[in-house]
Amino acid sequence: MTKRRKPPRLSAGEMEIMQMLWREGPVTLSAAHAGLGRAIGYTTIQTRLNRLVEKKVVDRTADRPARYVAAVEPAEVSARHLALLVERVSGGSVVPLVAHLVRDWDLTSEEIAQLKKLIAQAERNSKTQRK
Amino acid sequence: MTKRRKPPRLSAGEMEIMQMLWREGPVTLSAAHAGLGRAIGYTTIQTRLNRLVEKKVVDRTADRPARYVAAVEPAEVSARHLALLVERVSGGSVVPLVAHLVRDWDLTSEEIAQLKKLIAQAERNSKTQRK
DNA sequence: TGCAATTTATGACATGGGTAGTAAAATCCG
DNA sequence: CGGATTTTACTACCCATGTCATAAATTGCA
Repeated sequence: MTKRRKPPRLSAGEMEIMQMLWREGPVTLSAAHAGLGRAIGYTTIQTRLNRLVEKKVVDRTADRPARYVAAVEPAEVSARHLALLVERVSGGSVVPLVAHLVRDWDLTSEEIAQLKKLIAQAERNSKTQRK
Repeated sequence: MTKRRKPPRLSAGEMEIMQMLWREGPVTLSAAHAGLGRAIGYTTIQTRLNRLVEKKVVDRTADRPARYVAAVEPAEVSARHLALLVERVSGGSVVPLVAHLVRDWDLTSEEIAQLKKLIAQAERNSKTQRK
């Protein structure tokens, strides 16, 4: 398992790009521009992608129309953002955050069922392989 | 119920200030400086507080050593951040986010119990006052 | 081959936020 | 009262990010 240094915090705009990359896979600049799906300058995308490359969260292939490809997993970035948020919103504690989530979002009964399953799962895990 | 326009997105550094204000209550500038609990310039705090005031998320009293006080609730700001995050991390869906949370954090059994309670609560609510 | 289209490299400018210095104004106190 | 201290206003600078234009390099194709 190659150890990967944690990706830096990404801004909202950077996430916009990353999400496009995760969705579209390796894309050329023009594909990226099109894939963004909104009015934005071609060179704007270029600049943003290049900056992401500098940050090592995106790779650029060497072949001719160069292709940009995400170099970090969505999960890694999410985890990072989550950690930040948990810290910020509830001082490091998960429960209040989830409380917010279940309170403020109208969850469907399927979602609630899924959540129950998640919790049950976590419960089982904590029992078996107690940390 | 006074309608309050939603607070703007606050940066990490701004949250640092807000959390201090929520924790300490109305504070003078010097109290704020002390309350931050880390080495930082006095006028830096001043500038940051003033910018927060401009953004209407902090109020400043008119009396002589002016007191700064949070003008928005933690919950409002959290909700905003959460909405952003839910959007970014899981495309608007809550469940994957909670999945991350319970998977990546080592929850204590009390926490798990609390989560169960939360979910049960949400379940009851969805049953009674169905949206 | 040679021109047009595409791709890439640079440069530029604005805004927001973090940091802080300087100086003016107000207040405190001997 | 008048100097010392505190508070406040104002200014400045830097970096990250979002935006894009211009121009150079490369490629495709007639």
